[in-house]
Amino acid sequence: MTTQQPRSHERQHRILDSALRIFSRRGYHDTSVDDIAQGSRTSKGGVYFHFPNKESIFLALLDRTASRLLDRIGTAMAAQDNPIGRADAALLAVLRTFGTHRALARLFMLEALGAGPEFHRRMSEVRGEFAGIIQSELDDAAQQSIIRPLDTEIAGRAWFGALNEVITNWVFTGQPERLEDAFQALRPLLMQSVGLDHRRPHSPMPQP
Amino acid sequence: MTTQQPRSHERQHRILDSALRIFSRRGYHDTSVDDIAQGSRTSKGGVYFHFPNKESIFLALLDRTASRLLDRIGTAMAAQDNPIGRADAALLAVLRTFGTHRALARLFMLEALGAGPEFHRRMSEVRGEFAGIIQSELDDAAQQSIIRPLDTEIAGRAWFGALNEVITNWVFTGQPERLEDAFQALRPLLMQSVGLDHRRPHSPMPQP
Amino acid sequence: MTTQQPRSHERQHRILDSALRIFSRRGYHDTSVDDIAQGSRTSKGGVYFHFPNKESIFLALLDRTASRLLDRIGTAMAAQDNPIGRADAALLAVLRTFGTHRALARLFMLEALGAGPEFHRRMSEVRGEFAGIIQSELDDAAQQSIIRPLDTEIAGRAWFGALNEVITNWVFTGQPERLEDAFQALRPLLMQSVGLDHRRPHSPMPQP
Amino acid sequence: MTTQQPRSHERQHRILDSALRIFSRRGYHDTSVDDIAQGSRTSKGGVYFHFPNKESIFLALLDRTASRLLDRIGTAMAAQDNPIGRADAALLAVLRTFGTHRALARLFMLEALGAGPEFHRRMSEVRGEFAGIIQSELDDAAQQSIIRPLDTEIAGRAWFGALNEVITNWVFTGQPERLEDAFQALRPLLMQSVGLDHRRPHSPMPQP
DNA sequence: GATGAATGAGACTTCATTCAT
DNA sequence: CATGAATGAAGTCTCATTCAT
Repeated sequence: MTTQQPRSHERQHRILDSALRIFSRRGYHDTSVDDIAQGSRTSKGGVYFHFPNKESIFLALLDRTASRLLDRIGTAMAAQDNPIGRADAALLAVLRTFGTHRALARLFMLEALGAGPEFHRRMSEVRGEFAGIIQSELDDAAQQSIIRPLDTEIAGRAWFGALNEVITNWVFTGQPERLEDAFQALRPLLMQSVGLDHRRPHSPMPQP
Repeated sequence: MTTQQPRSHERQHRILDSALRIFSRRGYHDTSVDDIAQGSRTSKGGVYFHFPNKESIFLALLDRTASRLLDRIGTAMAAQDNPIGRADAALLAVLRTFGTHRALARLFMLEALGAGPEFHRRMSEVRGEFAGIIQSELDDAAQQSIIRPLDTEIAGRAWFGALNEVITNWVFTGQPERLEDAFQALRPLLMQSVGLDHRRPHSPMPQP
Repeated sequence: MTTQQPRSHERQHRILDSALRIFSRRGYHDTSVDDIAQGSRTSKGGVYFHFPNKESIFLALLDRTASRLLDRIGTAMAAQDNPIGRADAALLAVLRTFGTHRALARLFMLEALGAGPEFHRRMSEVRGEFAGIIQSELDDAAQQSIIRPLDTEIAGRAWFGALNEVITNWVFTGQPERLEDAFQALRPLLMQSVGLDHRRPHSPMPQP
Repeated sequence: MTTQQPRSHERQHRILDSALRIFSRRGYHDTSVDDIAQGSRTSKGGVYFHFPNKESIFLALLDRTASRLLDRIGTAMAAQDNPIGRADAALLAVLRTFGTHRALARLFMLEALGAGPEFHRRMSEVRGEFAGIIQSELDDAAQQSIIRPLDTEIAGRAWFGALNEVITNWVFTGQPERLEDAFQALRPLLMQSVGLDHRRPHSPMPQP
């Protein structure tokens, strides 16, 4: 009894790991359930025992990744004591996570959009959630008069979009070598965009 | 012979129009060649007479759209006499074009990614091209001392990314009603991000 | 144009013929669409071009058979000038048709019931139709005072059921050698059941 | 050990009851072993401990039902002192049994045929057995000169067929409300079919 | 040139059966 | 004895592509 739970979970994890690997390499449609099964040392039926269909595997993967990412972001933000520092930390957390997990980045940035209309709603939510985190911190910053009032919704989306593009480009081209390096150039732009002088630390830089 | 060229072209256009309509509505994989044929009052065989395969239809669509977009951008930029004005005009041209052709936006922002890895390379190029336009203007602006020196490659990508996200969100949610309205909020952010005071016209900074 | 219609129809017929052969031999569920395709010198896709799914093939077969049978019954009945003669002729027509087409009999008597709940409704209709024909003639006979009044609905079903069982048994066992022979024994029973003296021809025996 | 026998039997019964319920509702092929297992508060493995395979469950059900039915028929017949009365009692017993167990009727009349060719042999036997019972009584009746000599095999089948059709129709349509009511109309037909006046009790005919 | 019937590889999914725990 | 995870064969159906007419 106690041994079967871990067993079952382990198999599920193996399937998801295999799915991540293959989905991110070949895309949603060019990946067959058979491929996933073989990649997780299971049979097709085994996969279908744990997941009702192919779509649910992809969604599970998306959810798993999103929640892990949100966890990391949360942790990174918790170590900061001001809104700008927190927004800053969030960006860096995303960059670092994807920077060390390119397959994850590929899944999120490319394949999740391409997986077809049924995934669009979900991805729209996810994107909104991330943009919302930044928006929320910018709202706080404005309220505390750290920055001037502005349309924080657009700002949140713009920040997220800028980050997104940098990551996507890295996924495509592999440039820059270390994704995190892009932060050095991107950070001042974002700070200035909301009227902050990036040379004077309004917030301590997050220590790596 | 001379009469058939236009005929043939007209047929091609009908096919591409039909393809755009259906691809953007249902995505690449959920669109069958039969659907496209029926939508263009032709037969499957007719489609295959004009295009060697399904993939090439999608690529032709992408190319046609990209070049039209670049044309508009070029025209809009030509009317400006300074780099920042040109970059500005480019952004607005993109927003306006997609704002009046949501299907096109959807195709570019979402479905082009979903069409599979073989399209990723092409999309990477397209994205780079757009980001490159902005980068180029920012380079000019820096050279003319309108803005302080900065990493214009990242800046170009960041601007493009911000724009991209705003458009994508509009495709997903339909917000804001008029896509162009987003520009009012986005523009100051982008300007400030490169150190420009968005309230004053963009002329060379007074040298200290 | 004129040649394609026959072509298409011919292929459809080949598919139905193949389907009849295999369905009646192996039953609905043990017959795969691939089997039918091979049996009609076509490909699986070819079958699916003409029929939307497996079920529709079976239904088409049922309909084709039912209407042919009804045609023969109609013709046989038309040659008679009194209700009992017509009922008589109907029974014989059924017996003769199935007697020379055992596969058809098998399909109707066994497989159509076994093909699953979705076919039950249809078969219920078909059975009702046949029983109804007899009922209708018995009604006429009663009205013309050829027979005494009785519950013709039950009588119709009883006649049909008796016939049905004789045929089904023949399908199972091959007894009697010539199915039509069973009519010699069955006929007096049915006639007497509605109060007719079978030895005095109330109606001319249908001539073969 | 001695306690497990009843246990084991109880489990078997639960499985068969569950199987009857689901088979009769959804048909043989649309019922999965998992369904049966869940319906009998067991696991799939539990079912396979008691039955070697799905087919055997169905056969066991058929056998159980057939023998119960034959028991009832036997009991009903034993209370009669003449062949016609016995045949009469047999018919009524069948009608009553199925009339109060529609699931059983459905299983026997419809699903048993749909279970595939392998069940046809068995069903052929069962049908023959029932028809044989009637035939046997008719033989006796003829021997005792209660009825005139006739082809009792066909007569047996005809009676069985008529009964069968009435039941099947009831299974399909639910008409008549009380299956037993059909007997009032059917009985005279069957009696007259073998030359009996259904209004007078069945005693040996006066010899001329 | 156009048509649409035909092909056939391959996708997803189901489920009877087995077997380690 | 019971459980339920795992297997894998088989089935239905789709669709890009070809080609005879």
